[in-house]
Amino acid sequence: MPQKKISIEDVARRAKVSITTVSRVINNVPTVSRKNRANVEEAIAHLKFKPNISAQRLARGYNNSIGLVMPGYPGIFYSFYAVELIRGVGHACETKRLDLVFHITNGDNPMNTSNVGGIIFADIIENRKQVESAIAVGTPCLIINNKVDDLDVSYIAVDNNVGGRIAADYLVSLKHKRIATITGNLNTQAGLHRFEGFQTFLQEKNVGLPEEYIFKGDYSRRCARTAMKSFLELPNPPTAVFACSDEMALEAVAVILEKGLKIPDDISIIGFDDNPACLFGSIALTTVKQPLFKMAEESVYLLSSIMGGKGKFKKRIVLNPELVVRESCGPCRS
Amino acid sequence: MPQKKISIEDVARRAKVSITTVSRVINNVPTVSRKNRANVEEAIAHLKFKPNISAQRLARGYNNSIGLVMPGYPGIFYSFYAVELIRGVGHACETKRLDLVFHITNGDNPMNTSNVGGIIFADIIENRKQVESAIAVGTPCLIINNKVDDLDVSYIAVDNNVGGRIAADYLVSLKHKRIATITGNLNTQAGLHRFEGFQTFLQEKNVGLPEEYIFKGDYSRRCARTAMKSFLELPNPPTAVFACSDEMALEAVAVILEKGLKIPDDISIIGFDDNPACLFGSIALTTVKQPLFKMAEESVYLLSSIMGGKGKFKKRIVLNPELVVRESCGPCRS
DNA sequence: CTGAAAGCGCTAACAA
DNA sequence: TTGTTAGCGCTTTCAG
Repeated sequence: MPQKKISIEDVARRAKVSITTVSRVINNVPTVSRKNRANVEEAIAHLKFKPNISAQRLARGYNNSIGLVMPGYPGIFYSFYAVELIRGVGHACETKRLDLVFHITNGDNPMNTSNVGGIIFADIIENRKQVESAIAVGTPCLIINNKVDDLDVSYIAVDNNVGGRIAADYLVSLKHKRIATITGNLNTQAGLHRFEGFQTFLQEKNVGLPEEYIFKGDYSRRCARTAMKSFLELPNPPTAVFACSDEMALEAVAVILEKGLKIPDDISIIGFDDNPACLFGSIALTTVKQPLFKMAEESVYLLSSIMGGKGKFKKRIVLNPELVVRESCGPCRS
Repeated sequence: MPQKKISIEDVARRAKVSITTVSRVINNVPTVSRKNRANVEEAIAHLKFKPNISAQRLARGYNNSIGLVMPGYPGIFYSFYAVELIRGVGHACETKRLDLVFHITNGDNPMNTSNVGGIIFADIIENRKQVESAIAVGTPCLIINNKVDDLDVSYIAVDNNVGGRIAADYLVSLKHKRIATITGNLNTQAGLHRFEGFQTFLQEKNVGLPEEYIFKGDYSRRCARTAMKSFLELPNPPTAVFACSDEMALEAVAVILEKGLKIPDDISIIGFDDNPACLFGSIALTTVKQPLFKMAEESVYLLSSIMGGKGKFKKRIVLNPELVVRESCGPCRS
């Protein structure tokens, strides 16, 4: 418990004013004489005084920190998704000068929801209870990337259904008839919606999606490899594949190239995310871009406005993904 | 400023005891009668009471939160390095039940060093000043991945010099004579040391390292591509390449394969990091493993002990990297 | 085993 | 423009 203890009082003494005046300059209250302000500032600098945030928070009665709770399942951190969220939230907190309290949890050891001014839940896989508890104690909160309509809570999400449709649409416009997909984790809202959108669009266009063209994946490279191999061994292999994440797409690309096939001549492939890692490698990947970073940033601004607002209001935002055409898809040749 | 206000007093009233007793049960002080404890616990549960951390911290005079300061240069988040640090620190904080306050900064907008119990600096690129200021106010701090011997501060780092030597040693043991390297950012301690270790070892073994075999990179895939292409265009191309990060190694692999060459038959390649992404793809990468996650975890334990310890003590730990042999290196054939 | 009371460092009326 | 004075919610002596 080191921590020196230069308090507002020490500053006041040195500047020969009351602590109130010191508090005023700390908080940029204009009604302080030029002279006093200068003295106080000198004292602060001289003593290297930093206000004690705990005391400030206690006295002010509110808290300018926000919690970011992320599901703790293994592998979460290797996903582009998680990294983008952290980046976005982190960046927005910097500009908003909010403290970011970072919390990884699998459901046990929940975050103490009353020690932050607000909470952002990055998806909710196993921690619905925490959300409920946050709502119960009245802490403003918001959910990223999961449309939770049965709880009285704000959220900001991407329309994954539309994302799936975009992929299907593009492939169909290229005249592909034999289209396969490697899905994401279907227990996930995002994974499920992407698949549903994809499937529905194909149905609408009367393009079949037989069982053997559907591989239920989990976003891992391993499953993508298995999936792509099995597709290639089919008597009638697909001419196009929609992988529900760029990472899986990349692995699929590797498998295809290993077999000596050409992309996009022999087979087209489209990913999902717009992971910058996919700009490099042999083939620049065509993909469906998710505004992850933006979504994360927005979540902070939104939460911050909720925290500042008087009444508790609720807001729900759904962002649209968009197609990014690069080199990995071409017209159907067979 | 919503936030309900169920305080210790409400609990005390309901449990018909004093706030002191409530405080005792919150803090697991044993001297509370069975009955009172039960009552208090009931009241806490019923009222959904959560202690106000700001008040606790203020009263206790110390702070069980630690700050993680990361440099904010662009691209930092796309590095395996940064992600591993966040993972490790995050995980350790979970188990230690410390609050993690996450702070990204380029040097402006420094973290208020006196609002956390301790600080971990992830590398120090542009924020030496912050470290000095933390030391000045007496906040315990520790630096990850940078041996800072001219400041009175603890650190935990990887011996990158040894890492470079390991790579060189392995390649030499495979009888390679024409060995090239794509360095990391040489303005970085890690990048510089890896290169130096590599170069020195080669010298010791009398293996030449001509200028054209040294490409000064920056950890980006782009530079790795440029580097590898230039190596391949040399009249006397190298038979082995040491890339100072797995990501660069991966890009180099891609370039080699695109040229129709074989790995490791035509050319061997060794990376640095042990990024799991490199287990997949066409060739499993041989690499030098850095204990990043472990280092990050350890940093928390170490800092935590410093925070708990009476006197300010200092500790410096250097971890060794190790060779991970997979498929991308083979004996020299020419 | 329990409670009264004195702060922790700061903010925010309220007076002056 | 300035200072006095209550608290904010909790911990912690110190008496009982």
